[in-house]
Amino acid sequence: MPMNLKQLAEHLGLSQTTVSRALNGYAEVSETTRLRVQKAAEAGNYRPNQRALTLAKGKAMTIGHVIPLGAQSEVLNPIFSEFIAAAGTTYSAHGYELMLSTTNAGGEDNIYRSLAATRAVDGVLLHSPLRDDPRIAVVRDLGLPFVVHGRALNEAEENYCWVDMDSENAFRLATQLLLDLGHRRIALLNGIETMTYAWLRRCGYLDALASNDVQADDSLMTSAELTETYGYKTATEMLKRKSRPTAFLVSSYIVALGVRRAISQCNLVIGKDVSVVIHDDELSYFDNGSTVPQFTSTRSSVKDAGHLAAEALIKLIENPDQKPESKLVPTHLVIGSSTGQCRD
Amino acid sequence: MPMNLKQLAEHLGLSQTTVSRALNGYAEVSETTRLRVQKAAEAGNYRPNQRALTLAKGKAMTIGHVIPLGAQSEVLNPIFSEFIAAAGTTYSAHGYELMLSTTNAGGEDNIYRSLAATRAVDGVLLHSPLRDDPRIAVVRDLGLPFVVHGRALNEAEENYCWVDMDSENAFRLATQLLLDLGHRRIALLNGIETMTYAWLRRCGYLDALASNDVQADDSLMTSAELTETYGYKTATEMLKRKSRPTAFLVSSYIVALGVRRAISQCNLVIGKDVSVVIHDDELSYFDNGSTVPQFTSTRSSVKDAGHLAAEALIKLIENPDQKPESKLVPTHLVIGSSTGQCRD
DNA sequence: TCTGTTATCCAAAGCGCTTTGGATGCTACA
DNA sequence: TGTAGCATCCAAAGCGCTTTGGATAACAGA
Repeated sequence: MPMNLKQLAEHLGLSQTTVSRALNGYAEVSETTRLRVQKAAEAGNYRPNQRALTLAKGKAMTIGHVIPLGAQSEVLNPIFSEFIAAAGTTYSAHGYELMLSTTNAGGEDNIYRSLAATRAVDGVLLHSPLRDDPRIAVVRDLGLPFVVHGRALNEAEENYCWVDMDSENAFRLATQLLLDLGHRRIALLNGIETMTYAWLRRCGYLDALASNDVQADDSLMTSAELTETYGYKTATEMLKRKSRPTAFLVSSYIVALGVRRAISQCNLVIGKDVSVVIHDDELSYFDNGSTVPQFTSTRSSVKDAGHLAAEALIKLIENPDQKPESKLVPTHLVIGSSTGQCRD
Repeated sequence: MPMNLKQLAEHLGLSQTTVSRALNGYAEVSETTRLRVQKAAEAGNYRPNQRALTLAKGKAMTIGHVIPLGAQSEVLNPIFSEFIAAAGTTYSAHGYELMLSTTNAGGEDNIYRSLAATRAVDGVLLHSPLRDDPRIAVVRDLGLPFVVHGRALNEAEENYCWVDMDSENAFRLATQLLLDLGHRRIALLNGIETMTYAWLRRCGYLDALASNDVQADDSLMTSAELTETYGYKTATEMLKRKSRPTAFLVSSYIVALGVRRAISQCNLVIGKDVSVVIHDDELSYFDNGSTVPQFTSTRSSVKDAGHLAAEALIKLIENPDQKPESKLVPTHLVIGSSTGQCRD
């Protein structure tokens, strides 16, 4: 039962107009009145009703995130929470709220349609784009401002706003590093390659191999959901081969933990007998170490991406006809203790 | 530019009242009219404006989740995303939206106050309660319906609504299992013990030791943020001792990965030389294996908790004077390959 | 023929805010 | 004295919906 504008106005013996203007910093109010109003508002703990305010202003002051469950993958992307936390912080700094929707496989279109029709949000942020992603066309047709975290390859990059890390170059550099250390049989443990980021990583990997005249070996490239078990099983199998890989390029920290388990179970030493390079999203609960990283890695902060994407979306919302300000976040290679000269 | 009720009504040559009633299933409308209205609504892709609707109804149809960042801990709790995804699914099944707010250390009170004053939400869900948690008193005083995921020990359990797993019994059983296997030096790698769940786990552990006349050893009990590094460092140090622990009771899967690294680095075999029991939140991206679990564990599904908590909160919102329907979710012990008879 | 029901529909108020388009009183200037 | 200009304030409309309290017509019963 917080008080409303009408009550506050009556209490002050003023009109709603004047009270509203006083609180919103308009000039048509004398400074003495403004002060009196502000005092009373504070004392009465008055805050404008969100829904009335947004109705009157015609803006929801809310941004939507839709997470598909059990769709492409049963696994809830572990970077969601970190990304969303960062984006959310930026939203509230600008007065926006964050609305989270979940949906089943394929239900995304309906959610976006519903968000647009009910005017529940001013814009949306798209997660985990596929190489061939239908969502972008959907939200564009709905006239809903949007930013993509990542890229889709079925749309021209300049035609929509995205924030992505440079996956391709990251894995090109990582592969080059391993090649420079003398490695030739380099395994790639990738994410699911219908997703753009995984596809681009593979491209970077293949590109580096090609530039160095190293033949790519299909039996060294796998792709699956990023779990510890995936890393363990895959690495175990590969290490049993006659000509086993001397290095692993791994798409996430958690998968690398499985790879490391496999390596030590084979009585091999990581960083000596076998090298490992990972991609490190710098998730707060996956601590790769800061001074001496466990794993040599290509680093890119998901948190930073979250902030950037949120900023971009807000700009787009508040300035609809501006050009999309996409951002390719650079990734940098950080040398840890998991890589070394090839001993083969 | 979706159409609104007025336009739809004009288009149909009906009043807004009739159209509204037709769409909302009231009896005062002839079936023929209702059908005509529904057809037109569908064709025109009409959906009531969320903000106008909630303003008129006096209900936000929204539930708030507040996640504190960099407060007690820098680490974003990895179970958030899974819990929120589950809760969100339940919300939308009941027509509610999920609003996510982030805040800095200590800013939570203000967020709750603001949510209540602006009538932005109909209720809130509290995460990660501390043993001595001030938030419950805050939201109760605000008159905001709420459910806690977990419990606080400074409030009588029957005085508020919570959904929690039985941490104490889980760790009591796990400890008993290890004791039954002959282990006496059982290390506890716990979470931060200002949080209730961690505290209760410790209680269960101590209780089992006491019941079996085993002296608790302070040097075997640690508590920290749940990272792989924490597990590795702690276990490494403990395994170097003259009388090293023969078993580890570990609060999370990710920490256990670090423990396992330490064990294998000492050339010990997990499940033979050293036993490990973990708590398994059944997070989708931490795959402990279903047929043959890697780790013996106390299991409790965070997803289930999310659904239950959401159901409870909605009931509370829609039926304000009902008694809180708290739920203690049982945890069960699942034997994996990480435990065995003590060999000392 | 008149009244009471029932089935349909509608005008208008209300939700709590912003914003448009004045109204009022005072000072200043000719 | 008359009027232009300025500083303050307010009544009322509007945002898009629900809901209250009738209105109207058709029909049946007396």
